[in-house]
Amino acid sequence: MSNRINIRDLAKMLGVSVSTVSKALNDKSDISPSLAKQIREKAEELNYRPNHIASGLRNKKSKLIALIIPEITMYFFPSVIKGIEDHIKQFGYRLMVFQSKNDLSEELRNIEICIQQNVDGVLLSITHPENSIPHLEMLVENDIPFVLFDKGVEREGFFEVMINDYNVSKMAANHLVQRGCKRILALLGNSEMSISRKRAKGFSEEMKKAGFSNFEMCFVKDFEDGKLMVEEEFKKKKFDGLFVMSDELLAASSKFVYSEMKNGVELNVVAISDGFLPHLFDFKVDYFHHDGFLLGQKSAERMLAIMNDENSKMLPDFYLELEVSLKSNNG
Amino acid sequence: MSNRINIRDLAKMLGVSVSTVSKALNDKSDISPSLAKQIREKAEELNYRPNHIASGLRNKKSKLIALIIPEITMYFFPSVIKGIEDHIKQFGYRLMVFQSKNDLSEELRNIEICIQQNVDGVLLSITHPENSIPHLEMLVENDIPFVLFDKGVEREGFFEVMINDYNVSKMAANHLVQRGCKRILALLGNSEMSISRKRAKGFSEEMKKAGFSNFEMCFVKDFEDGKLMVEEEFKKKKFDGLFVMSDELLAASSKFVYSEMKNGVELNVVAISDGFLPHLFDFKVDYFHHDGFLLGQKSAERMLAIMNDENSKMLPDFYLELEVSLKSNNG
DNA sequence: AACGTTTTCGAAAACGTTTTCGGTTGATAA
DNA sequence: TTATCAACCGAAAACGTTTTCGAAAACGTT
Repeated sequence: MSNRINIRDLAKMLGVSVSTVSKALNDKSDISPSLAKQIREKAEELNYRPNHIASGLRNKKSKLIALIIPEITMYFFPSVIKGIEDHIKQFGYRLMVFQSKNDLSEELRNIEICIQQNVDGVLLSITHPENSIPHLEMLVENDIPFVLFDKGVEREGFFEVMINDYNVSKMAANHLVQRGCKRILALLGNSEMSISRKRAKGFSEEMKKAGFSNFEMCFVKDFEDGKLMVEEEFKKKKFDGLFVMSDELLAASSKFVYSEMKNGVELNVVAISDGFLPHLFDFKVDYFHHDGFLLGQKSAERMLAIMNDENSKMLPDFYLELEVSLKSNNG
Repeated sequence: MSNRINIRDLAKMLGVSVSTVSKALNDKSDISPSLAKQIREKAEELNYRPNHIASGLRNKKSKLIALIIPEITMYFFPSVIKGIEDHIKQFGYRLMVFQSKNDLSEELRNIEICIQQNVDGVLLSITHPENSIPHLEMLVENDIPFVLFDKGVEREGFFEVMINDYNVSKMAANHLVQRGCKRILALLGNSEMSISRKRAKGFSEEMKKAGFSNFEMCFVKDFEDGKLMVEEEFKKKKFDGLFVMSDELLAASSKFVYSEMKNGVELNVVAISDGFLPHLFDFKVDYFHHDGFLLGQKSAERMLAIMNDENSKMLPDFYLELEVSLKSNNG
């Protein structure tokens, strides 16, 4: 089977030329309304489906958007992807997903695939900002627009969509101080990631500004490391305030928080979170809502804007800052 | 910029024909080793990257695999996607992701996009088995191989990869009985989904077989509905055993389980789970490990096997059953 | 030297579109 | 009647590959 019908078949059947069919199907003004109607009806009747690969080759547009992320974890990325796919679909774009596993060569490979695949744009979340610059320059050399989301780079001229890591961490620090905590632990992600450093910076600077010195900052490599470190830190000192910079770290510390609670410890927990995980826990979590869906949607929106503005330098700004608000699981 | 070099440019520079370059780059035996080497070196030097769209048009292979799922939730799907992407990447395939939002017309639309995009294969998880059959037949008409994963259809001749829902539910039922439960509640997903019905069937049949009649089965529409229903059911009767058929329902019932525990209630919880969520909870959860990563990987593996076997009817079987094992979070 | 065989290469068609450009038609105005 | 001008349609090139087929060259055998 698979008698996939093409534009030439249609033309032959209707006794017109392929160009006429093409124009009719694409609503070009060139074709008389009555003939155009005939052609469209025949196409509908025979279940004609245009071949995206062929049209992509012809007009150098693939209608593909690539998403490159370190890893598809259960934290955060599901809602980001949902936001992206939701948005771009409206405009006829499709989504390709790549994981680079915190591996630079894998990241490079993914970008090369994107180039070969002629994607129209790339949405990127990278973990090694400095080392990734060459990869990004490959994209600009190939005229492929991209936006960095969630995690940025310290460099002008790249489009970025993210929260203000620095400010949000300050707010978190301030929040714990306001709640009367005396001994505070901040749990931060891998110190090689600039996002961790930015959040650490905001946190510690706010602490100093508040004249608060009784706090520790702890960078952890991953989930498992986080689990261990919380416990170790608490062995050294009994904290009454905990800041975790992500859902993953919130999850990592949860087991320990439960055990502390059983020992009657009062612990103030504040997180930066997508907003769902906190509701699974049986202890109170205040969190700054870092909305993954919104992030995905806004990043996609920005992406399409860049792609459509021939001269994207005309766009309002390179950096789009997402708002965050303080919420609570009311645990 | 964007002086993307193509095979014709290479040919011109080297003073050979495009066919020669093409063959050299694809290791055809047609070209003398020395010339082939020259060509490859020049290609490398000038950073030549083959255009996938063009080659896709020529040989009618897109090297794209599509994944169509109801919705990218934090439960289960992240690990499934990871498993798929991990596997297909090794063989040069790329992944496109579509959500159909439990909407049949959206599902149809996604399938049409796949056809237009000439994807080489489709991985599908569908919620409305009966109503989806026409969509699936569209795929067979267009000669696009597909495999159904996680959720199947009651029909012969489609490739499926999943766990044995019926048996696993029986095991879950048996488990609760063995643990000495006297009043058992089973929380099941949307009753329109055949997966819910299959799991319900296994559960209730095993109950009857064990001569156990003091149990309720409760189908819930979604997460929020699940939260409400658990509470309502417990108002009617004090259960001491709870079966939840998915991570989502486990999450939905968690809040209530905590509150029961505080009232001193002893509750045996058994779930079908991807294996991570249980470890976030502070109560004991036994679970039958439904490994999402493995599911994704095996589905992808099967997909590639079908695509490569010209005559896929030669494959060992249509139905691939994944093993599950009983584990516990040791809460 | 003549012939057969193998190796190596290139011309051209093909994949299914879109778009440019020119030609034909019919109507309108002079 | 003729010139003008839209409106409408088609031929052909182009996008960047791969593959088929035939030609030419190189080699070996008598």
